[in-house]
Amino acid sequence: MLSPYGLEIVESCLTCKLREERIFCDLPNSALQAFENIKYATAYPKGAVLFVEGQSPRGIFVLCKGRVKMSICSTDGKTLILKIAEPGEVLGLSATVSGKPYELTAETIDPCQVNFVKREDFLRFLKEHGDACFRVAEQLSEKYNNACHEVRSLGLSHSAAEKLAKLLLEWSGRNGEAAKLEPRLKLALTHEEIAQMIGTSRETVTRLFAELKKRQIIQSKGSTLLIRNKAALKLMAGA
Amino acid sequence: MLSPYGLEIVESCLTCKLREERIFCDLPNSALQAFENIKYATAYPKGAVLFVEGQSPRGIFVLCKGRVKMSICSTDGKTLILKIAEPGEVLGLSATVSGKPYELTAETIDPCQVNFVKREDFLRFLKEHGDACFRVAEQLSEKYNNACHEVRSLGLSHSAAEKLAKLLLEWSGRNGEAAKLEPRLKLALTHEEIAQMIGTSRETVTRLFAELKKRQIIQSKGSTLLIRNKAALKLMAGA
DNA sequence: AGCCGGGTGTGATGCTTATCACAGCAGGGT
DNA sequence: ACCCTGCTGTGATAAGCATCACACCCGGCT
Repeated sequence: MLSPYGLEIVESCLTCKLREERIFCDLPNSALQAFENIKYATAYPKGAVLFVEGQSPRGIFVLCKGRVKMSICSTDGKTLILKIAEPGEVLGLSATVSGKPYELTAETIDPCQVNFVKREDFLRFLKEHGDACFRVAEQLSEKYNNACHEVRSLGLSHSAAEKLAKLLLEWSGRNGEAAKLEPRLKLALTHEEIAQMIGTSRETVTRLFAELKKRQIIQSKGSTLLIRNKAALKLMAGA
Repeated sequence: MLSPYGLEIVESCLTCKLREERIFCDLPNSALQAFENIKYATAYPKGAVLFVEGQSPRGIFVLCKGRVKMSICSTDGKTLILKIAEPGEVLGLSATVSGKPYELTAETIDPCQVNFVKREDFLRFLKEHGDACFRVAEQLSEKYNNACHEVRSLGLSHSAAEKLAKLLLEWSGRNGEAAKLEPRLKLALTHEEIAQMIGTSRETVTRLFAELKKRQIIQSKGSTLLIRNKAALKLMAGA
């Protein structure tokens, strides 16, 4: 089946081949069947907004395909990107559980497939399926962990250079794909967005990249970034 | 019964009168009985360290009495206080659920009564009591929410003044006790600690307080702080 | 009394970084 | 070929804050 945005939709969770590698999705059969009955499989184009910070929670969004930008935004328009969510993550989970407003804004940056579940349905589902409830706790722990890292990076860094170095190392570690010594990674974000991830200005990011290139620490062709001196980066990231 | 540190210990959760106001503790009877069997009631003096960031999780600490300082710390000794935990909170929860290292350090700032539960016992307890599991999810949501606020404050503020104003407003709101117009609150922390809460230096905090007093926005006698111009504070906190 | 130690006030200095202001430089559309 | 529009590079300027270096104050101790 083909969706409006050129995505091949995985119609049913029961037959989803990716299920097992995903912390939330890999449920026992009975729970999965119940989940199947309350979820709505949907698709979004790039740039769609799933929910906005401050809205009262309509429900959860299980990300099946594509990436979603999770951000907060100040009254004066400044934006901070907390993370780029990957497939398998459950978005809007904590707000849906607690009933408090969504604390983040979720915006797709790829065409995405998403399973939406209404809040009431989801809460009922959790009451009836203790094992799913535990998965939720795990997901929330993960998110909390993530937020703590963000706090650490924002609160304990002395300079923007330090934060950028941390970010690059994290990315290179994530894409893990061997190349321990000289990892290469796709730069899928603009300088502006990177700035929003580390809480600094676009110009500063540009200048930092320029300096890193001059010092032969990184090297770029097209949108690919090659880390030539991981040790130096680690040093910059603060010992 | 009297504990080593002058605390009157509440021996059993079953008879604890404070239970109902607490998000985690107010469990159905069967779960509570089970919890009772696996918990260890303990007491700590002021300044005790419950766990340290990076340790692998031994279990959870349910705070019954007293306050606990939750912080992270950088390699160069800089400390950031994320929050002061109050009775009813479950500390070390996300690490215990996920199995990843504690992400924070917990240090008592009062004599404290704490119920400790070993990780294996707690996980088993969760598997067997779906309702408790849901409480855990709620607690984690709460914590996540908190962390998001911290991120917002650290990442989206333009100045230390803004962050201090936000903190004071939050405190005055917390202690709620009427006095809408001119809240007064006990300043239980040193300038150093306040600095660590908003990620700035001790001197900056001192200077900011001096300026707030000069501008008649606050006023202090002893350790009591009186907010004389809440509107001005709100303005400083960023619209 | 005197002495300590932890917390608090305050100045001088320099670094980091935001901000403004442009100038190039793609790539896509017509 | 043209013009947009969105991204990237770079300089000048100034604000904000960390840091160092003291002086001061007050409660507790001997």
